[in-house]
Amino acid sequence: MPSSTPASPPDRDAAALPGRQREARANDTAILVAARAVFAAQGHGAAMSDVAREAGVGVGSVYRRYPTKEALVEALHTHGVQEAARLARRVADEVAPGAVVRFVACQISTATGPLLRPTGATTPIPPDLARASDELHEALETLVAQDVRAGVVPAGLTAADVMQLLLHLRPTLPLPRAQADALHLRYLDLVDAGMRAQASAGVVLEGGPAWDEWVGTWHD
Amino acid sequence: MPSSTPASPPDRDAAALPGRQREARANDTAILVAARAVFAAQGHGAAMSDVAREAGVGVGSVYRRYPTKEALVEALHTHGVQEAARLARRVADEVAPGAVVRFVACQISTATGPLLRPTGATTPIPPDLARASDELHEALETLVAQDVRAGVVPAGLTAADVMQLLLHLRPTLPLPRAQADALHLRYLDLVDAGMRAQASAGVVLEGGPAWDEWVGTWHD
DNA sequence: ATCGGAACGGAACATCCGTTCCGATTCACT
DNA sequence: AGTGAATCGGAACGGATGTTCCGTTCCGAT
Repeated sequence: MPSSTPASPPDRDAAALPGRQREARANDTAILVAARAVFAAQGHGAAMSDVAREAGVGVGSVYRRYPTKEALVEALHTHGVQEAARLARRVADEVAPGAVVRFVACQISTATGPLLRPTGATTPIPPDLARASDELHEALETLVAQDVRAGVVPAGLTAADVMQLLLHLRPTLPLPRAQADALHLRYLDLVDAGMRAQASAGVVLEGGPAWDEWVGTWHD
Repeated sequence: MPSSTPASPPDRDAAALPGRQREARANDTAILVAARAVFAAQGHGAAMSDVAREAGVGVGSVYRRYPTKEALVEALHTHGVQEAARLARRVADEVAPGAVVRFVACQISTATGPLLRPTGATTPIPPDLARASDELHEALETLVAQDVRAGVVPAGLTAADVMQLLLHLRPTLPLPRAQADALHLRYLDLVDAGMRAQASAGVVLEGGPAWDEWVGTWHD
């Protein structure tokens, strides 16, 4: 019995686990991957049975991991925010002008479908998500501060503005991926030009959205 | 009997119609208005019974006008495109620099909720919509041409780009209307600055989206 | 005043989907 | 091998929602 490790959340690497639990763990990630794909393709309205089929398991197995559909969506959401936070941190570490735009561009070409939470999800924000959100927030602040100093984005730009940008540049059209990406990059160029213009004109933005508005209020 | 006028689509003004049909017509617009309000508030997932209740009629009456929910949504969509076309035409007639941004700004503060078609609506595009779309297209081209001449938007900008802009500036957050509008205007400023910068830098955009991509491919 | 039919409202129906439940299956341990 | 517990898959349940159907209401013509 694994009473030696008191880690209540079973530790990361599932490589070596008592036989049966490995399968469970494998199923777990399979479900996550499948859910991401299905929800990306069909939106959050997709049926749980579709997710189960895509993952090659029964619906029962899905519900064993995630007590409800909303929980599954939320897990996906948290995961997405964590990834975004990692990316932001990495870009911030490069310390080069244009970090904001670079982050957004990367995020666009990376993020698979909607990592957002459906409206009306009034569930209290789970700790994991809150933590990931904080990390993302901090990393974005760094990013923005760097670019403000570099003079490529106007002062007063907030981390929430960047999220807004990201939301707007999310695939919203049933277009082939490549085409959608091209559109978004074209659009991002525009915004980049705008931010640089405002920055060099000495514009100071005001009344930007607050970060707190963003946590847990996304939808698709 | 009204056999004198062969107009198969009963003419516009419903003011004077044989008694009972007036009520029908009144109900018809009531349904449209109600549907717009309900769908705007709850998204296209709202129940038909809600629309009926909001309109103060029974579900049966809704289904008499619109054989299916999709038909109702489509009617709304067509209506929205028609309004957008009218607005675009009006702005174009003013012939003043900044027409594109002005159009988008107006459209943002005007358009109530989603006037877009749900994904996967594979129904053939109805003639009304096709016509409205053509009118919108033409008006936007005029708008863009004016602004390109005025040097406030870069050459190569297409009518479809403007639609893209519009789509991005659509309310996507469950924020109070005023707040959302403020955000969008802030964002529009950015894009405006970007377009002006690109224009005066002599940038010529390429590979813009084609208009045809846009007709009938919107969703919410 | 009476009649016919157009329009109405809402109960009833069918379907879809989230969720629950349970018998079958599989693995660890003896 | 045999046993038991954990896990699995999917049928069954319940609620919500799109759609149909029909008895009722109301207006205009006779």
